[in-house]
Amino acid sequence: MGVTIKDVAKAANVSPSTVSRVVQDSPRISDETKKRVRQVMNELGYFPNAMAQNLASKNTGNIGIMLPKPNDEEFNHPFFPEALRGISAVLRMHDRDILFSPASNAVEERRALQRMVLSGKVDGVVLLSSRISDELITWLYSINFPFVVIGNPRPLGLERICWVDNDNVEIGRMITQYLIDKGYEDIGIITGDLRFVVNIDRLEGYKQAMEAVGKSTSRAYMAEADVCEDGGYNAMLKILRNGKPSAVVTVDDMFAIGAMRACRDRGYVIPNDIGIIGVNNMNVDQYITPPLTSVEVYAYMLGKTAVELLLKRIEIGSEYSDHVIIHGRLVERASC
Amino acid sequence: MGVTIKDVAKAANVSPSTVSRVVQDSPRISDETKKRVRQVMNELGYFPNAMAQNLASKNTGNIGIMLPKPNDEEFNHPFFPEALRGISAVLRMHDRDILFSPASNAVEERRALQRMVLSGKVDGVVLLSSRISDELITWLYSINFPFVVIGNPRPLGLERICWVDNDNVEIGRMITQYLIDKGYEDIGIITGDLRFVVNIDRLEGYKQAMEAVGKSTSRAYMAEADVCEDGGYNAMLKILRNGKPSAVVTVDDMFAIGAMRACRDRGYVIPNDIGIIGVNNMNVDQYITPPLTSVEVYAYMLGKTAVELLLKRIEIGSEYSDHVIIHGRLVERASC
DNA sequence: CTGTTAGCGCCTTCAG
DNA sequence: CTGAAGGCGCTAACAG
Repeated sequence: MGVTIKDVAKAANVSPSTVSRVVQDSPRISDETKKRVRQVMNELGYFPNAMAQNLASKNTGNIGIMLPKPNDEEFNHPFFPEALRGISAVLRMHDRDILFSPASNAVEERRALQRMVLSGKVDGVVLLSSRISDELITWLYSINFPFVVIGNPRPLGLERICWVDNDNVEIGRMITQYLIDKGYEDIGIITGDLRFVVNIDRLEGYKQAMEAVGKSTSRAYMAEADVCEDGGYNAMLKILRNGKPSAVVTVDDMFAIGAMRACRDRGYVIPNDIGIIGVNNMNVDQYITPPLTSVEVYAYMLGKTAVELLLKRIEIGSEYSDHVIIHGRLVERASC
Repeated sequence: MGVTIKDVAKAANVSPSTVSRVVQDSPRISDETKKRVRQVMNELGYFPNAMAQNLASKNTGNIGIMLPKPNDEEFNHPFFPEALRGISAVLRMHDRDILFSPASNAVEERRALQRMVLSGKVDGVVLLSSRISDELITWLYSINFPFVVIGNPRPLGLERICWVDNDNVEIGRMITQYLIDKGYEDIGIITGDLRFVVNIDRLEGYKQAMEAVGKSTSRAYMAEADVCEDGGYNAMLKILRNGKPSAVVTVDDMFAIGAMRACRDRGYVIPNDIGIIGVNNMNVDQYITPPLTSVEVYAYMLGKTAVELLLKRIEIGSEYSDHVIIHGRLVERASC
């Protein structure tokens, strides 16, 4: 069923090793024989067997990616396809494929990553999120396997790891400051799972901005939830049970959308009664009513930059490491 | 760096083949030695090398997937992540990984698929869209490689191919009929690239419904565009230049959203002046104003069912083929 | 139930 | 510039 290197060799009257060298475009083969061999390869419809190549040469041409909760609703967050686009754009230029292992919880996730790496299916890995003291990061680092994380690998050796992240503290500060500047007084916050660094950071930014102007950050106006519309809805209701903030910072547009619905259900008008601001600049933001003010985080760029670092790390080796910070940009609309 | 099957064999005082059999949990190995060998595997931290396994056994554990335009904005359509979730949910149960090859146009796409398949990186492929007389389908079919398509593989041997699809003619008919029943008179349509079967079918459904009640389907009220918000916007403007339909069928919610914006820009109120209906029941639909009436197509189910068929096809062989039709469900909201 | 013997298809020294 | 030989790590008959 498969035509092998031997068949080509025979048909071209050369040795298998010569064919192998032609495949790799080795400079030690004369252009003439290259041409001839290539000719034969086409005629026979030869395609090198990737598995054999990998077995012999020790690299797979695959980059593994770990999505958070690929089997969960959360996976539908537009951030991921957008980051994937960036990843895929650069991988395309390098003729590499993307491998990903379905998993539905932390345990499976760990097992999946382990299998990918230890069984030699990938040359490197990109992690699309980071938890605080992330187990996966720790492990990959400890075995010295090439990887890059989209997110901050804190508190692990920041200097020795490849990572790309938004300045999430800054983003948290920026959106809070924006509300303060607009004259909002009592500003609450809805944040995601605080085991994820991105949420920790944005919350921290919020606190910094509040403290800077001497505002208190009461727990009554603070809620934590899973990043989805319902999460935002329920979180907002919870806050409203404690009082009525004049504005609410949400660390994600999904939250914002849910929160807006909750406000509406309680009879509040946005932005008059309550101002809402989000992060991620989802496509939807412009179509909802009122259009949602948000922060562009450049997911495409994050993905693109991440693999660029990873590819370098793979090429250069473990002495290489670098990181890139991508700044968010506030997108003003009408929700606050 | 890697502990191999030989190391385990030596340490456990058995032959490599025994270890191999333990790995595969062969029934021909005594529970006792299995236990012992497993013990040793753990102690040594042994992990089978996937490439070597594949090379020897001829299967990779990978399923390839072909997304349309993974490097394009269109890739951000929520349909794909949702279908992917379904795919990944069942693959997870089978310990298989997903491989995907970045490509940004039809040529690269073909090359990518070819490489994937011919170089033996995958055991099967799922195509996430189908064009009329699809080149990829034709090719996969001709080499008898296991694959499944989400979409209708027309006009190729429907009976001998695995596929899963919505009844898109029915969906087209249903939404058009809905508008007719609501009393709309002049009904236009915005459709996507007519090389894709899904668009052909929905358009066909529209025509059928119109003809059934003796309505003409003037070309003036018909527009074709790329499936995205801007496409819908421009298509709507084009239609509006030819007159004012009382309602417009769009084959995708992205279109609908763009069309609504165009209407608003022209001073029309939805649904009073113009009714709009879409397909896909995107999450957004409920948050826009007015909420968009649409059709749930069950992307998750499409993905899930697709791989189920594919897995069977791989297991049973080329004599197996089957297809599943998944019916859409109208979701009434306020846009018409 | 377990071991032996050949490869799977390619890459990579080492010769020439 | 090209060929021969050995091996990557595992599986799969075939013996026993």
